[in-house]
Amino acid sequence: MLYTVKEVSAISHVTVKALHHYHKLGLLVPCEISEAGYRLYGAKELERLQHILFYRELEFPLEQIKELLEKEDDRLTLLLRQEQQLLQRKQRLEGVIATLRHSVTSIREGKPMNDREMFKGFETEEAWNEALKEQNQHLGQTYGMEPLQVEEGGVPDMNEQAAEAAAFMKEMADSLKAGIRHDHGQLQQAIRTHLAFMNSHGHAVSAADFAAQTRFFLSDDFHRQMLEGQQTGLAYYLCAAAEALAAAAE
Amino acid sequence: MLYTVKEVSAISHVTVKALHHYHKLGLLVPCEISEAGYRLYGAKELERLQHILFYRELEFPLEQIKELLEKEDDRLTLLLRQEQQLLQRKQRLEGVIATLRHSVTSIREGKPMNDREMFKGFETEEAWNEALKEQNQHLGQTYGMEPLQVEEGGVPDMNEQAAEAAAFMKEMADSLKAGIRHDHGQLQQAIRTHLAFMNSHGHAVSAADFAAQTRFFLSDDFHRQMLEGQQTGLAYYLCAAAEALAAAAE
DNA sequence: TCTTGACCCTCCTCTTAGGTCAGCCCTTTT
DNA sequence: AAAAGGGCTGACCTAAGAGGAGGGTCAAGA
Repeated sequence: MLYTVKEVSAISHVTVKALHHYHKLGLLVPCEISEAGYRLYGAKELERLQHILFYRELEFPLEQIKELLEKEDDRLTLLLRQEQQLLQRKQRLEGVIATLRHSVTSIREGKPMNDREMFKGFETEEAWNEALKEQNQHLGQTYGMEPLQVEEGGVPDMNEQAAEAAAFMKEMADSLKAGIRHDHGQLQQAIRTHLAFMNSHGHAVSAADFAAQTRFFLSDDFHRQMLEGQQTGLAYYLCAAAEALAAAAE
Repeated sequence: MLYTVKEVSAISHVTVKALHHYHKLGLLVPCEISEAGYRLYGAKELERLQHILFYRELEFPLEQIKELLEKEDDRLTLLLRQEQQLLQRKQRLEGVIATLRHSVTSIREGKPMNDREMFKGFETEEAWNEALKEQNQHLGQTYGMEPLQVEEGGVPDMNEQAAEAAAFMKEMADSLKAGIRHDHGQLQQAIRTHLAFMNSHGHAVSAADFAAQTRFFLSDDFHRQMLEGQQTGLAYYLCAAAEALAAAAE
């Protein structure tokens, strides 16, 4: 008994288009093509389709399903890897849902949802490590003796600065982890951008000032530990980079 | 202070490409375009970008983010809806992960993973109910009213199906004797597994189809007596259970 | 002033897993 | 013989950008 696309579709609840698609990908090839060009599937193909659907349900990409069906050696490996990925996604989803709930209650209570709340949700996520969280609170002190005092611009401006500082630090940490030289142009540019931002927010910080500040961080336990807590070596990397910039700017 | 795309990218960790994209969508429009056509963003745009990123992290599609930022009336509605969607996705993910685990242990123990196991994972999912409904009504007529009859497919296949059907019926009979409610989750799951098995063997049976079939059994002497011969009340119990499933699936 | 390198622009194609026509061919039924 | 209901290919569409080609712009050093 051979089945046409429509029939296979009805049996398996896969659309005709999907069958075409699987054929084109070589994932499910009809056992026979009629004279008129019709796709005809047999029992073996139906069985294969069931397996495809099984893996599809596990959210495997079609290309990987092909591999899974072809060579069953890696099957276990792939399954385990997939499990890890799905677990990560689940973790992430849970974090996002928590944030969402928070936002909902905030709105319900009439709070307009300010930026600090907005970014609370990111703490659990990869983009904003826990390390960043504390830093966000202390970064104001990090930059100058009293930059947290908002002279003008108001609260939103302050939050913007905290966000920028956090983002900057993350970039530095990432560069460090990526093995980028402390005097690499890209990194130097990042610092310049950061300084420009600071300057645009009422904090006059020259390259030399910044270098002095980072040297201070090395000797100050609180600041150093904060930076090192985020990424081992970050305090030193930052200082080297700042000094390189100051030397170049000088 | 105005920022170029690169600078905004560095501050916000959004790629330049994404900024282009947001511009094209009208989601984030630069406050100024330089003479040379450069995009220039101000503080207000940076702030808006933060909000965009917030919602993006919540997995809102960009189009909806636009609405969210434009009119804050529906904000709560949209947040709640989004929460529901994410919760569903989480549920689904959990089911899939469980299935995955099951497959992994099956393979570890050397079992070749048979179809029944394969489809256990699908029981909880909506995919297995919704789409089937209408199409199968039609199919019941098209492919005969009695999918239990093996038209062809070979003897081993037939034996397997007969074995599965017998096992299923025994489980139903046992449940009946054990006093398990017809709408108990465990029982419903057993039926779903059975249907999944049927489907994997070329017999399209939706929950509604199955319910119709069991009703038919009640009126057909041959079938009813067969069931009642196995266990008194089984035909009725089966019908009640099937109808409960169909109602739930609907 | 010229060149170099880092930016910037637009436009094009590519990705997943198919969905949705449009236009034409095949099979079955009336 | 014609109508209905398949089937086929092929082109274009989706979300959220990534990657690259080809070309313009800006600042710095020689």
